Amino acid sequence: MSETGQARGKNRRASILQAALECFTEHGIEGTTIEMIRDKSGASTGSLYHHFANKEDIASTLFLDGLHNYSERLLKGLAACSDARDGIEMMVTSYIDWVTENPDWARFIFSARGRVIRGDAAEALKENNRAQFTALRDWLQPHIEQGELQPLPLDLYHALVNGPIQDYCRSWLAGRVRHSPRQHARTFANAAWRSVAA
Amino acid sequence: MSETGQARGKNRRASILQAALECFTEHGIEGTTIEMIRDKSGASTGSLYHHFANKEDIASTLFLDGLHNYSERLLKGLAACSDARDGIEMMVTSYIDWVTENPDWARFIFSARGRVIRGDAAEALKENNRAQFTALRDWLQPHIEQGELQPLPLDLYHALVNGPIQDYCRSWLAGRVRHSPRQHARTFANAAWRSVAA
DNA sequence: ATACTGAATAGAATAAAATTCTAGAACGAT
DNA sequence: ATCGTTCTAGAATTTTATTCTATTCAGTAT
Repeated sequence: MSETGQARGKNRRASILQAALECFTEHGIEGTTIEMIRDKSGASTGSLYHHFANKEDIASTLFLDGLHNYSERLLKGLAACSDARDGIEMMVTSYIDWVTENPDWARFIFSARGRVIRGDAAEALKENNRAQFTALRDWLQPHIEQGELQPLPLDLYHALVNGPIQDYCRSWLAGRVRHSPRQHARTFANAAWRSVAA
Repeated sequence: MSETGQARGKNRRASILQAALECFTEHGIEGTTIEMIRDKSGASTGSLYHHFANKEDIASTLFLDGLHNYSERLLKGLAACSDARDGIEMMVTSYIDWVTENPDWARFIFSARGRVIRGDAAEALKENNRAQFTALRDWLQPHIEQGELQPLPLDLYHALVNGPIQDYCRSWLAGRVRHSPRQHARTFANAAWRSVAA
């Protein structure tokens, strides 16, 4: 997993992010020192601080990149669903897909949100939330008006649809449950639908 | 909110925990320094390190105390419910009650889990999880056999019942949604029941 | 090819924070 | 009153994050 030490420029930056994620996965954010990232990435202290303002900057970059990566998949998938039930179930399955394909990244995102909320990237995070909220609303609205979905406050939709699978994935990533969320995809998709269907 | 500075012994210990929670709430765990806790609690460095091994120890004490406090309420409430639907709904409402009565504590617990999992208190946390899992299983089993609840793997019950309200509370504590979870108690209780009812 | 420019790197120096250590003060039991 | 223990104080040390200065590198115009 370690690095060659001969990266430069863009590569260097990417290798720092990669090394940081590995360190965070292994030791947690708290437990990761700049020195560890420095050594694993093969960068020098100076190079590291040239590419990133500080440790928090590394963490929030990783966090926001992950969020965007997931958002993109979700919104793309959603746009392809005109049927209400398909859309709701797709929210669940695209979540499962992303998490199982990027377990370390997902674990990191779960643990870093609190930090990012306070840090300098807070505004960027809010912006991402706003965008996702808007897209979600635009998709849901017609189905609610059509009477296919319950007329609930929009804030509740995320909780009802994603809450369960999110909780399960969290447990899975922490090693508290054995089975991959994939194995329960149908169960969660059905439950989500039952929770919000009119 | 600050302290007198004349606490001693047990009181000192309690005032350190109290001060730490206030600091964590205001600045996050990361952003809180030992000095801040020292000053707000009125303790000296030595006194602080006499009562706790280190910052992590303070955090995990606060974390486990909170968990026990909540567990106690949940298990007591559950024991009082013989009806399946009452029990499931009680899981949701006792969660809402605890979070709305202890918002700072709850916010802290959300943000600290990742840390505690790695730290020295990891075993104590697992033990708490085991105990809660067992109690939950003992309560659910008869109702499942009775055919009142779906025969799902037990791991899914927590996700399906508590996932949504947990997600909503997280958002509420982070200031992302306006309405108190209390206002949606019925909605969440109903959704929980629909998700697991046979 | 040569010299110039800004990005990138290196590692030492500094600052900030956490933790340890040593000496005493307060307390309770005898 | 004295002894042992718990608790407190604050200075000293260690660890970690960050800044600073000098140097190298890659591309580009001459």
